[in-house]
This record gives sequence, C-alpha cells and structure tokens, in this order.
Amino acid sequence: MNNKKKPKYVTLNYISEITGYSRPTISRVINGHKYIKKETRDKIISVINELNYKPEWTARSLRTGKTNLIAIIFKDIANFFTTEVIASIQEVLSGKRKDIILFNTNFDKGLENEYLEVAISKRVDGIILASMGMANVQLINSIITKNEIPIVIIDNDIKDVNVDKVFHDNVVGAKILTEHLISHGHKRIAIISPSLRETSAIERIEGYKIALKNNSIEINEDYIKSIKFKEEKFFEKIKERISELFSYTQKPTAIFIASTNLAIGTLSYLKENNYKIPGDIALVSFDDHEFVNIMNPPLTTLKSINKEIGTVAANLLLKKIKGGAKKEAEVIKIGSKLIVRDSCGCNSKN
Amino acid sequence: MNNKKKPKYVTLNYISEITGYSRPTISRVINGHKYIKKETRDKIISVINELNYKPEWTARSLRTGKTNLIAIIFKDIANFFTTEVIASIQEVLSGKRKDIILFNTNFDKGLENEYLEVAISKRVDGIILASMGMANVQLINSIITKNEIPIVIIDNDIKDVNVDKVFHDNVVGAKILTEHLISHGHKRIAIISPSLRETSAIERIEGYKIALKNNSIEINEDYIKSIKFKEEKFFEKIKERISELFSYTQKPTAIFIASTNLAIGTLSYLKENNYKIPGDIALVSFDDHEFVNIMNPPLTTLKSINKEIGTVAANLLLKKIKGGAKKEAEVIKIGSKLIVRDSCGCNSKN
DNA sequence: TTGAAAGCGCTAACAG
DNA sequence: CTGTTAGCGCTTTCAA
Repeated sequence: MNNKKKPKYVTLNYISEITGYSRPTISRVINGHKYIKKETRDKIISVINELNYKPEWTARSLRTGKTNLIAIIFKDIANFFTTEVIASIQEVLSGKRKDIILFNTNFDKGLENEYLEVAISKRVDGIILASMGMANVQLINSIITKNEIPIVIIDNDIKDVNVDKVFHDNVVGAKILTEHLISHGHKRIAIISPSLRETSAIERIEGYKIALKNNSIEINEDYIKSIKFKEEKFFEKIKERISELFSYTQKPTAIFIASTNLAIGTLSYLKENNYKIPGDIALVSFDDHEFVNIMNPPLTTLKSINKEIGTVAANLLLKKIKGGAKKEAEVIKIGSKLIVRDSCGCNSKN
Repeated sequence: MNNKKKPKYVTLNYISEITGYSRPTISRVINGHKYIKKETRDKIISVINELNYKPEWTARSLRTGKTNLIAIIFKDIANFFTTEVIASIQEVLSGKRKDIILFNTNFDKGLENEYLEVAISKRVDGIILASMGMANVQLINSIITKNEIPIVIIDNDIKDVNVDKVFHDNVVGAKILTEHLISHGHKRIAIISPSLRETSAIERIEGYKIALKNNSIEINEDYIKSIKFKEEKFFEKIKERISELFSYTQKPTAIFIASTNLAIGTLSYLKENNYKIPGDIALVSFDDHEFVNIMNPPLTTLKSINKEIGTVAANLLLKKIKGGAKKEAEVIKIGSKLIVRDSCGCNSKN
C-alpha cells in the first residue's frame, strides 16, 4: 500500500526536483525575469502547466512584504450606497491585481478599531474606510506614519487625522435640495436624518440650515428628526418620527429626507396614512438610485455619485500605495446636481 | 544622525530581545497556551501591549497552513440579492474570526475560473461561489479533492460537481407565482427572465411552464423574454422586450417578472406608457425587498430569503471546513411563500 | 544565465 | 514551564 499521501499543493521545491533546475530559476521564470534561456523557460513552463502549480501567496507575501490586499472596512455593507461604492472600488482594484478583504463593522465603533488592527496584522497594502466617524485617531495616525499603510476615508469624516478623504459634498447638496423646496414656496420644512453623530448627516443638516437662513426662514429644532441606522425596528422608528412631525399644530409642508433608506420608510408611512405627495407634503431625498424613478411618486433627488466616490477613492489609494503613504493628504469633495422628479411639486397636480 | 530606520512592524523576535524570553514562549502567550508561569505571561503581555505588537498573519498562515480566509466569488456584487447574501455570510463568518476575500466576476466566465485559481493560490479555507453556472468542472473537482478546499455553490447550479449547494427553490417559487396569476383568471401570461443560461432562470421558467401545463394553458414561446444582466443598456433592453410583448395581436394580460432588477425596468416602462397595473397588465415578481412595498403599485412577490441563503451557506461551509471537505455533499433548497400585494390584482380597483 | 545560501516571522516537536 | 532546533514556500542577494 502506498502511504505517501499526495501533497495538497505543488511547491517550487517539487518543480525543482522534477525539472532539475534550482528554485530561484523557477521563481524567475514565474516572475517573468529576463536572462533566462528560452529552452529553460519553456521546459519549466510546461511542467508548471502540467502540474498546475500555483505559487503560495502567503509565502510570497512574507518574503516580499507586499500582500496586494486592500482592506475595505465599512459601517454597513448592505445598503444602496455601499453596494455601488464597493462594486466600483472592486472594479478599479481588480484591474491592478489587488484583492479585497471585506469587513463590516455594522455600526459598531469597537469593531471598527478591531478591524483596523486585523488589517495591520494582515499587512494589507492599503485601507478604504467608511467609518462611523469615531475610529481611534491615534490608531489611524499610527497606521499611516508607523506602519506606512495608506488609508482613504470616505462617507464620514474623522477629524484630526491627516489622511486622504473622498466625500459627497453634503453641505452643498443639502442646500440645493432645501432651496428647491423653498422655491416651491415651502417655509415649514422638516428634515429626517440618520444618526446625528455621523459627519455626513451633520453636514446635510448644516446645508439645510444654511438654505433656510439664506431665505430668512426660522429654524425649528422640532423639525429636525433623526434615526440611527443600527436601531432595531428601524422602519417603525422612522414612522414614529414622521407621525411626530404631523402631530404639531404647525405641521411641516415639506420634508427633506437625508438618505435613501429613510426615504423608503418615509414613503411607506405616508402611503399607509393616505397623504398625498406632494400635495399634502412635498419630498426631496438626498441619494439617487435607479429605483427612485418608479417610486410613487418618483423622488426628486441629487444625482447619484456613489460609483464616482468609489472610483476616486480607489485610485487615490493606489496612488498613495505607489508613491508612499506619507505624502500630503488630499481631501476631495464630489459635487452633484439636482434631478427633478415629481415628489417636490414639479410636474404634478396632486 | 540616526540612520537606523525604525521598523514598520514589531516582530516576535523583537519582543524576545526586549523581554529576554524565547520566541516560542512569547508565541505561546499570544496563542493562549496553558502551562505558562503567570509572571512570565504578565510580563510578556505588558510588553506586547506597550509596543502594540500584532502578529504577522502571513507568516502564521505559512507556518500553520490555515489562512482563516474565505473567498466569496460572485457573478455580481452590486444587486439587491447579492448584497443581502454577502452581509449575512459576513455576519456568520466574522463570528468565527474568518475573514472574507471578495471577488466579482461581473458575469465573466473566464474571470470565474481565474478567481478560483487565485483562491487556491491564497490557500483560502473555503469558497462560496455564486457562479454563472459555467465554471470549469475539472477545476472545481480538483479544488475539492486535491486541494481539499470546501466549496459551497449558491444561486446557480453547476452540474456534475459533487459540492455543497444552497439554492432558492426556484421551480416551486415560480410555480406559486404563476398559479397566483392564473387564479386571477389570467391565461395569457408572459415571463421576463434573466439570461437563459443560468440555472436559476431556467428553473424559474420551468416552474412557470409547469403551472401553465397543470392548468391546461398552452405555452407560447413568444411570451418568454430574456435579458442578460451584463448586457449594455440593460434597462433599455428590458423596455424593448416588453414593447415586443405589447406588439402581439394576442397581448399578454399578465407578466411574471423573474427578478427584481427586471421589475424595476418593467415598471418603469409601464409607467412611461401609462399602462394601468394590474388593470391593463398584472404583475408578480420573484425576489422580495423592503422597497417593493412602496413601488407603485406594491409588487406581489415571494418572501425574501436572501439572508437565509447566506446564513445557511456560510454555516455549511464552516461545517465542511471543520469536518473535511470530502464528506458527502449536501444540496439544500430553501422554500419561500407568496406575499400578496397589489400588482397581481388582489386589493385593487385599477 | 544559473545556483548556493540566507532569511521573511511564525509555530510545532522535542528535550529538559 | 521554557528553550533549542527546524522549517513552512518563497525571493533576494551574491557569486560563479
């Protein structure tokens, strides 16, 4: 009986034994070095193909100190925004033969720091971080300066950290949307926003307030409602907040919805309660998506730039990986424009 | 000037020099072995914390032969189905300290095989594959038997491959939906489906045909329309197919839409052309999602089981990783039930 | 154009 | 309870 268990994987050493060439020579062939005799190369390649040799990436990484691995650490991987961003990052990176290791913090601040440490441990070449905005500043600084791993932050800002950043221009976007409602004659405009601790939400509220101020409309703090994404019974909570809005003697006549998930809940509540949109209440929403078109009514939003954010972030990261993490950090804000549909009162008879 | 460049990473060796203990002892502390003097452990741990030592995962993997890495290879990472599946897989795996390396084949058969080989090269502990159904059978068999890496296939079947599989019960689901349309009195029922080469699509069409046959309704091949997801101008193509449907002298009175992306395009076309739903044309759609509720009209669908598919697949993979990849393969079909809303004709006056 | 030697950072086996 | 030795599979000198 043959007890010599077949090895799970063919190694360089094995190829060396078979071909009679040394490991370095075979390594050179695999890595496409010059100065290999054509005959040698051909022989080795044919054996490699025959045995279906695949280099052990883990050993190679250990030796070279490069992993070709990019960590994507996101606060939520299952929503409309994130999905498109990840896909566009993936597209850029796969072209450069970088692989993605994906982490979902699920809105947990502790996990955010933990995954950053896992990323260090994995010796990733770079990190793209869509944070809750509360990651450990010291940790991030140390990753950049000591470990020299470049980081690009998207979505939510982390202050006091000299890192590349790519954001939606939230203030301007929110201002545009709010002003559009004002142009329809609305003065009692509410805003429904995700967690007030995220900078993207804070900035959207800021843009909303600026628009009101510029038009001499008083800010009513009761009109500012927020729901944390991670909250249980998320959709029910949205409905509670909106019913609060309608319980006031001075009811709002329009709502600025600061994200798509919120829009789904909001519309859902309004339909259940037979509110006419935009007749009873006008709406605008921040994020765009293919399906807002077929909502009832189609939502007036800002043009979607999710893919662009992913592409820009990935390219920025690649640039830093090539050029060294310590160079001056860039902050890129990507602007967007209004897409008018029906929910705001344009094109409508409701 | 001090030219001794500070190292990017603290190593075991360095900790060893500092503490005076040997590398194995430190390694044991890190890996929580018993039989370490409390004093030794405390000393070592304090130095580790102070220096913020993080084990090099690549070296550890090389030594142990385990990477704790799971490859997720999906044909499309940016749609409603996939997003939920990935999130639920992630949830299961992160609990077991497995990390995810994410690949998107983008409907490219060549890339599918390429990424499988990358996964081998990375020595992943397991693979979850949502394929186009055309992966290299030999390659997959060799991964299972030779490399002993467990694979779980979801979404589309790959024939002649003895691998664990988790699927939506497409035939039964499609049958239920079609029968529901029939129960409303429809006889001219069209189906709009993704690429006919994917088994999930084929099975849905099969279920549709079974329902028709069982009710003695003749199958009209003209009523079966398909659009490949990867097609350029995807939404325009959908609209073309639907307008074809309406160009027939025997126009269909109902459409079974076999996936959510298709539903968006279909609804969009019908609204543009002022068709009343379900009055002019009744609809049912396969996948469910939070937002089909607020579509106009809300879509009658099958209850969403995307999360369940991810959870079941991930647990199955974990089981095989633990118990050896060679055990008998399981095939799990997950059933679903009808969620009646308005698009089918229930609850409606249109 | 090729090979010998060394070592990346870690852990397993064995000895004590 | 701890240290010595060895080696995972690869690539990088350096020398020939």
